[in-house]
Amino acid sequence: MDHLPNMRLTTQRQIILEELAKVTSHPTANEVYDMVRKRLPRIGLGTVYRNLDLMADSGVILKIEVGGTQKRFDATIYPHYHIRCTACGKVDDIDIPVQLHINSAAAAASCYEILGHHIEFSGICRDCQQKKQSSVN
Amino acid sequence: MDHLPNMRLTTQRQIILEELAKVTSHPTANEVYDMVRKRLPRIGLGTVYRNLDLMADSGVILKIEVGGTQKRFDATIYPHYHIRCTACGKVDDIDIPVQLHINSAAAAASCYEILGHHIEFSGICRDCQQKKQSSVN
DNA sequence: TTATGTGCAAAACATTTGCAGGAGT
DNA sequence: ACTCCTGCAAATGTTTTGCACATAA
Repeated sequence: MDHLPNMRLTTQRQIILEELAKVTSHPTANEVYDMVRKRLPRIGLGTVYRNLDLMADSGVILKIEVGGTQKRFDATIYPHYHIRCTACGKVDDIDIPVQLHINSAAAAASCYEILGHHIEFSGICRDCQQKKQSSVN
Repeated sequence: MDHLPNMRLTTQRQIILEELAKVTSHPTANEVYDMVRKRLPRIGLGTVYRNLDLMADSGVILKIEVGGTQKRFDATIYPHYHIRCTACGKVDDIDIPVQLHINSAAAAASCYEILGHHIEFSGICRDCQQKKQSSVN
């Protein structure tokens, strides 16, 4: 999962990581691009993709593949789950104590060598609940 | 989740559903297209996409959004989880009795109105384990 | 008959890649 | 110097869409 060998410390890399660490949202590559571009106007989208993938491979950040069409990235790497608003597409962190037992349960129920799991909840976020509420009235 | 109003019973729809129900794999739209095309050579890929989406919206089939670049479809609609081989990309069903409690845990831990959840395990399938094994020897 | 659905091709997106020049070490 | 990295643009892969014709109801 991690091997940060000959990986140079470039300005682009630093700023991408800094900008990602600033937010608690789970931006898409394109959103990271927009954030970074304010400080590095000439950066290319390809560079953003390349570096996000590299950092995810090295375990420095998390690449989360949830519902929706785009991948999302997360500077928080301790184990946690996500919840996604089906109305606005927003992805939030969620801390719930499920964990652990379920990998061995999966190993018992399959012929797979289990590497990990990811839980994605879906629901309606508070903002969208309120919007629904007020549009009814 | 379901409203099958003026939804016509076309040959294309029937055959797409039949072919999807035949397999326990979780084919991508393109794989369904290939399967269906053997019986309906002139069907368009757009039709396959349109109908898979329609059927998923009506709750007749399941659209599963797991890791990887393509969406996958599943004619099995009772609640169950999936496991994905990180080596070959295959997605299998997996039946484990986690379920239920975790939605209320998520509701307690968030401001969301919880609609559901999906668990995706990742691992190495038996075939790929054996390939690894024999390439080492 | 008429609203819905289909085939086809083009468009829209998200992501990856080739390459010539640029920058860390 | 010598790689590795970047910006740019083009290519790729997946999904969606517009439109004229076809078809289930």
